[in-house]
Amino acid sequence: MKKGSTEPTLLALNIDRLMRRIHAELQPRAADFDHHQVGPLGGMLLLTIGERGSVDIQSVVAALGRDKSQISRLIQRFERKGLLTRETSPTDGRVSLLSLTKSGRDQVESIKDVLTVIVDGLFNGLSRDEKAMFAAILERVLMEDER
Amino acid sequence: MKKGSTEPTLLALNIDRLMRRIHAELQPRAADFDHHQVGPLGGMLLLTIGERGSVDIQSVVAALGRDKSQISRLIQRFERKGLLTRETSPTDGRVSLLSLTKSGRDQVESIKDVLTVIVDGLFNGLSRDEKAMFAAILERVLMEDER
DNA sequence: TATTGTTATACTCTATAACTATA
DNA sequence: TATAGTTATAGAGTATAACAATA
Repeated sequence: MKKGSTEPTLLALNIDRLMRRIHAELQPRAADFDHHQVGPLGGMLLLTIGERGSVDIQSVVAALGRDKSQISRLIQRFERKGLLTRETSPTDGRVSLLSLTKSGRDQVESIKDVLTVIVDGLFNGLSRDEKAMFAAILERVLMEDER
Repeated sequence: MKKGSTEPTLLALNIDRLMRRIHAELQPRAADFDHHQVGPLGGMLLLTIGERGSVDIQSVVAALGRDKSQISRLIQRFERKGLLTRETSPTDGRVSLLSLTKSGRDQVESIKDVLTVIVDGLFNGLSRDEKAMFAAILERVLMEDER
């Protein structure tokens, strides 16, 4: 396989470009699946909560890499929209635990369906092994950086 | 090597997370290198112009995957700041050709220095081959999608 | 004292559409 | 008629700091 340039600046630009490709394909289809006007970040927030069942806000904030104030406001908006509920943790009164409602889970499913088509399309030219390798390296970089 | 999950939704979330890690490390150091207050997108714009020498706006817009109106305004701001110049193409009066000034090139160098440290740090745990493979797959995905 | 989450604020980024000018 | 780039505008995303409540 031809080797790619590991020049760090180009690598950073290319990671951004890939993310933008995904957004650029999601955007025009928003009317079809974004029934609650959650937006791109909101979608990722719901996806992240859905992945984990019942989570505290701090974990979601860490997973998304955004500021807690930003996530806090999104959560309030989504609570008002009936996409999620929260309850105070029984063991720590400072902590709110989030769960998706039926409506929230439905929204997550619509997003996943569209995202699957888009991502599969983008990675179409890769073999199964190459996809697995790319995904594995990505996971390792993220995990190692967490420590 | 352990295989990564190729579940498309997780892949998309992870690509976003990686981009956010880079931004999160750049942000607090902005005062040290962002002397002209160009911001993250502005930095990528300058990097993209620097990569190519003399470019028309449309190429830059395509490379960054943003809307042309957004890039148009940034370019005007940077022209006023003396970071770049533009001249009308001799062969097509509609086209503006962009070039960095000395000040713009210096700004690009500062950004590259910081970005190199951050990206190298993130990919630290990978072997040279793994880095090259990751970069190559990324380039292929972006290229194949262009057609 | 430290941590969880909220509020306020200022700024940057994004999408859309309507526009001017050149081709 | 089509393309390159601009302007206007509304909305979404971001960082920071100061804050209240709980630990």
